[in-house]
Amino acid sequence: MTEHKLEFAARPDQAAGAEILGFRPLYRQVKAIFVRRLVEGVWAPGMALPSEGQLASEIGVSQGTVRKALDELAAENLLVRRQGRGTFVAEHDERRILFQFFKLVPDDGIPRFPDSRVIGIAGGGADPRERQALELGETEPVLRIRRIRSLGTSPLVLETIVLPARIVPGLEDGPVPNNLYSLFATRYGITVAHARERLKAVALDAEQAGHLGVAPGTPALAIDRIALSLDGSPVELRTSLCLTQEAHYLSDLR
Amino acid sequence: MTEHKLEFAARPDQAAGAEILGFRPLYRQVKAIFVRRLVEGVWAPGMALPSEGQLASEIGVSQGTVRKALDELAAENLLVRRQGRGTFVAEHDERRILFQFFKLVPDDGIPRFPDSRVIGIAGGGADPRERQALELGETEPVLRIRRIRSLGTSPLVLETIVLPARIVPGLEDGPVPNNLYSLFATRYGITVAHARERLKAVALDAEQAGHLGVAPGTPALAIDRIALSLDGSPVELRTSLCLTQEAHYLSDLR
DNA sequence: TAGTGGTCTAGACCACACA
DNA sequence: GTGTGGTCTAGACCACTAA
Repeated sequence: MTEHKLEFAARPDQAAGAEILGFRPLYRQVKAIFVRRLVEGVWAPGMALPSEGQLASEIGVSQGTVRKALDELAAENLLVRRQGRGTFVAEHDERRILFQFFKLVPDDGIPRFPDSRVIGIAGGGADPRERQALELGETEPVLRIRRIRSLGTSPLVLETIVLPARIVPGLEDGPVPNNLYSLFATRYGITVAHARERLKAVALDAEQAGHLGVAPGTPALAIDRIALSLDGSPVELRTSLCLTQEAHYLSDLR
Repeated sequence: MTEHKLEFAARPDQAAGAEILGFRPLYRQVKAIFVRRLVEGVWAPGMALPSEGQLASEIGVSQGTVRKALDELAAENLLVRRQGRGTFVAEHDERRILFQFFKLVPDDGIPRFPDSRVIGIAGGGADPRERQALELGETEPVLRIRRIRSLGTSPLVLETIVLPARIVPGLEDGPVPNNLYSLFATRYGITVAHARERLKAVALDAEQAGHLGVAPGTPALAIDRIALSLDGSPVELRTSLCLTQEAHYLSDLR
């Protein structure tokens, strides 16, 4: 079991050692303990957590404090809570990926998970942009995957995925699954927690257009994604060129 | 003061009348009371709310229940809570708009609020797409505003805004402010609570390209936005054509 | 029926802002 | 100092799930 230490005792009136650090609520410290267990794989995807009461007495805080920590993790999609059943570590199943990470939907409005066909996979050196985005060392190699994704019959997305070779050893030796993030979790113990996407409109060059079966110069949506793991370190740089004649990128502003 | 009625008494063991309705937690009912006050303008933007204790005793629930309702509203950006000061109704000031509703940022990464220049404003009939998106009656008129927005010196966005004429009477008679949502709130009592955007990549036609000072056929990001008010009714249909040579659309996936 | 998360309450104390 | 929101606790009961 992961070792843990609280800056504060369970009861505020027994608090000590707060002079140097800024104030950090107890439930945040408890949350940090839980995050560490997720990072270290002590709690693996799909697993049921101990009940709130068990966690509370184990750590030595009240059930309400544990609850607040678990609620925040559930709000961040790292845990799933189900009344009457328990609290579970979130899985990168298709439904979750579709909802959380796949924003390109057909104009008919029904989200679907796209097929994919790998057209290239190779290791190599990183260019400066990749090195910066993935926080790589000076000569650290990367693995590049190129694939074409389609929602129906015709190609829709030309995808270039760049991964630090260090974190996905042996990936190039086997087939690349459609759902890459699920593989990260099961094979490499890496949880993709969130991602930042930058979108631009571009005109396809001849090579890109050829892969997608359209005329050169066709406008396409260029999506640069940086995916971050649980601990905030970059895991993937993915550039997608999307045809948007029959699909669109959906963004909810709240 | 808004009249309110709770389905359940304050204490669960005094509950009654739950047989027909599904279970609805007390704090959700309290939240609904608060939303009504926001919709009706009893609580206006910038106002300080009564303290948690005052609200609790007024409504007849515990402070914790009031807190949970207020927390949800704060999470939805409808209220702003500040420790030591109080709880306030959110305002559509530039900072909030910039953060919540303006996702186009310069490639240097520093968000700025764009200037805008109106190039056309006129009333008229709605086309079927507008009628459907804005949930308009058969012959209900709309107001169309067209403007050009720029972040630095050169034009960046060509914007077409369609509003139900009914909800913005007299808007065409005065100057159109840069920050439209702030005007909605102050002049018409309408709070834009969230929005849904659909993005596509398109090639600009000659007229569009002319306004933006680029060559026809230049790729641009087309953003269709539907803005929804507090009660979920559509308030605005906005189509933006954005040049993305020196800017990008930022989307955070969590 | 037992066990889980979800709701609600009551009370104490802490961090923060402001006069 | 006074008042506000924020944290933490303890205990009771409710809603849901599964055996």
